[in-house]
Amino acid sequence: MIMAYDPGKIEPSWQEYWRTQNTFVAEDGGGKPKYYVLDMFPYPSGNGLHVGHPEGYTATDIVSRFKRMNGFNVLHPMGWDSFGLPAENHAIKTGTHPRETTTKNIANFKRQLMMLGFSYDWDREVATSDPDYYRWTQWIFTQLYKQGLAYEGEMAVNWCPALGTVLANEEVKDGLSEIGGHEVVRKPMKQWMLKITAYAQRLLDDLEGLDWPEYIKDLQRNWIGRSDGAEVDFTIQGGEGTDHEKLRVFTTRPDTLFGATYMVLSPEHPWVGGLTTDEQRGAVEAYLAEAAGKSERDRQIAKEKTGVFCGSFAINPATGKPIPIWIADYVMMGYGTGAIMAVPGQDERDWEFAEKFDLPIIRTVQIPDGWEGKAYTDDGPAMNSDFLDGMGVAEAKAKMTAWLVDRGLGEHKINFKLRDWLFSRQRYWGEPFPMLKLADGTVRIMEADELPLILPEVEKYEPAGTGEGPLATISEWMELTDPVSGQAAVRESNTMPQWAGSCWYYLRYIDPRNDKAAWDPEKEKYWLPVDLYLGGTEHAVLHLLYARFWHKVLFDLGLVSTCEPFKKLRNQGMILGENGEKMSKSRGNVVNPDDVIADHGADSLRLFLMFLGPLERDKPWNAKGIEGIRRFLDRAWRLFFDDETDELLPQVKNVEPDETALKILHKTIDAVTTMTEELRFNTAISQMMVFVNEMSQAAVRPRSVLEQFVLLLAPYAPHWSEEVWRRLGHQDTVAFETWPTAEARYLVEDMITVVVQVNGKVRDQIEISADAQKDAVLAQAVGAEKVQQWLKGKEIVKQIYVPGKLVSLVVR
RNA sequence: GCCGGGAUGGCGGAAUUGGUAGACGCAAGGGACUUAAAAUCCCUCGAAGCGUUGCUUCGUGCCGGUUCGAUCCCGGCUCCCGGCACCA
Repeated sequence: MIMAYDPGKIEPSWQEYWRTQNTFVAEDGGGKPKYYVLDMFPYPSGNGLHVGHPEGYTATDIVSRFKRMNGFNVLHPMGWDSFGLPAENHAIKTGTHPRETTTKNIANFKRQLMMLGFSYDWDREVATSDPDYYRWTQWIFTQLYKQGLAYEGEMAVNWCPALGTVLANEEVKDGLSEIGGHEVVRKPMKQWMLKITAYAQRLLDDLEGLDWPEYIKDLQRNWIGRSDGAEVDFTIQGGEGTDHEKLRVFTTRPDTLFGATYMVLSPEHPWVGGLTTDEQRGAVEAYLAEAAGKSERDRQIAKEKTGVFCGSFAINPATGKPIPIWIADYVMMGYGTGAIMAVPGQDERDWEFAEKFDLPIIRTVQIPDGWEGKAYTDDGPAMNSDFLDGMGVAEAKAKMTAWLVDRGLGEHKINFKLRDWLFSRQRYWGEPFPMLKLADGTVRIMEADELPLILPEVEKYEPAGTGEGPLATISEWMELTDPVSGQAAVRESNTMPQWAGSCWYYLRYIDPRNDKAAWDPEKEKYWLPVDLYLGGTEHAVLHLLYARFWHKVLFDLGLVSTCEPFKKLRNQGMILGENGEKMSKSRGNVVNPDDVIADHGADSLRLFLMFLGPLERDKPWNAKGIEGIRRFLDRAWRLFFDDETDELLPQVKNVEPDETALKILHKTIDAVTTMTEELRFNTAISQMMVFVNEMSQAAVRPRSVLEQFVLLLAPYAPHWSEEVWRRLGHQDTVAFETWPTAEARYLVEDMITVVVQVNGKVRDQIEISADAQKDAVLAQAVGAEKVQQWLKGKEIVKQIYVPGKLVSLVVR
């Protein structure tokens, strides 16, 4: 009978061991330094895991195990982002309560994660849809409310008729809903908003100190979109005494004011009616009707600029000349003041509009020689601009801003693209808002001891259709008498978006069973910040910006001790299908981890996912490739054990290791240590393969050397390592063994191969002793037989020696 | 259009304070063992050429530059991926 490495047998038993021994339960405190390793928790979908999930989870698991072996107290939790649309859509279709679906899916996800041997502290598991959890989500909302950071506003929102809900700007892509790709229209509705804009500058500034990928920081910077400029007042001709005397615009180019030849109002601008003259009223109304009928998508794909003259004029404060006021939908109400001064000479959009409607164009920045474009937006000396002439853009901006401020015509102004966060959804499966709208028109926010406000049972999960969610249909829940004020009251029928629960789950993990507070401040001080946070790029702006915002609010309230939650962030790439395309059911290229584990075991899957390529890159799956990894584990096993007898091989001996064995061992320790620290798991595994290849050749395998290797492999293939460790006679888990140290003296070679180049081409190699001096090496290089052939009849004009690397001879 | 990132054998990928390009794995080919196959082990494996145990030339998307020497630095392109997109 063949007794070879059998993951199907050893893996479940070690998982059982870790579970019953509470191996990975984290202590809150103690003498060791702490290390908090966090995965972006999953939405437990009905499809279960696909191989993409374990990629990131394996990476963090390796780090967690590596840190434990390096003496850290590691917090490595897992939980569920369990509110959300798919379970609700399933409920609409089948009538199954989302709670039921979610519970079932969580069980399946957890089973699959368990099978991968991750070292999570499952005692800290949380689910955002659990009342014990969302109680505190609601509580944090009340804190935001009390800070004036939550408000109800009537505003144009992204209404998605197909989904029956409004969406945040972040959830709309190309005018379509990110989920499902449905049409989205702008519609004014009363909605709860969170004032994330109040934190725009800090969200921008604090990116600086974070160890995050630069491109993620850039995405956030662009999203926040700070721009420096000025607000300028334009006097309306004939506006004296009315409520629209001065029209205020925002511009980033105050230096071009002399070139402002017309103005544009957004169609939604409140002054449109007041500024429209009787002659123009018909045309304007027709235009407004047309603009209102456009969906977001229409508006974005429209190639030609449209607009209409409103009949009124404003005075350009720099030139004193009247300029016409137009209405056009290329100006957005949501940014700046919803009105602009148009400077066609220096703005491509304005140029296009001016050309189409035959409006004057004045260049106020000199164009460079040979300029063939239209609007010129780059730097250059000012012209046609009176006191600004000759100045560069930066100087002219400053000068003009000062000039405006002096005369009371405007002021310096910073604008952000970031908008307030639309925080309500017309959905059932989310956190109810902890508030009562009282008969006297006031709002009473619920206190901590009244929470959680439990999500009521409902008969139908469909949105009410009126723009209200399903909760609106349960009058016995909606309507009540407020026990505090005694007034009649109604609840809020909206629920919070899925992002709410994920905004603070990393905080709940540090104290998950606390029923007196969301977390204990002492524990928070101990565990935070998160030392390593790993997840997909898709959350670069949404989740990561929202969570940073909440964290800063909590910081200002003294509830957390750091101003940023996630010190170091890394993104894992996607695992693509074998055909190089994104994995999806419809493409039929989905790989199920259950199958892979059944064939080759979790350790092979873990190793292979890491071996595929750099963590952050997208990589295609390869069914043959995992067989190669399996072979590696088989061979590593056979370094120790006889497949026939299951006994330790006679080659494995308790002997003093020789120089060769020590060299390969320490080289491997050195490489695996640094590469694991740098999350370069693919190359760490390569080095372990090299070790196994070399040791397989060795007639004698010193036991001490092999044992060190088992430790190196332990974070990567934990079941394999536990089993081998135990069979080598150790009683304890390998999880807390001390990580091996590379000894420098085994990393240096006595004899070094040095390359000899002649005129930049490699011509020979010479062996030198490690301590050979420059002159000796050069002499040996010049004397080498093959080199001599290339030196024949030539004169050496330059000799370069890179110590230990190469000799370069330049000849003529 | 703007902002990122990327391009290396048949494939996934190694190698950067500028120093032997192709580690490691997959695939492929050959051999050993076997009645046979699987498994295992050994060998070959960027391209072309030649006087073929070896040597030469070319070769890291394209074109140039710096350098004794460039996958790496600089300038100019092409293509692919991601993000943003009338944000004044």
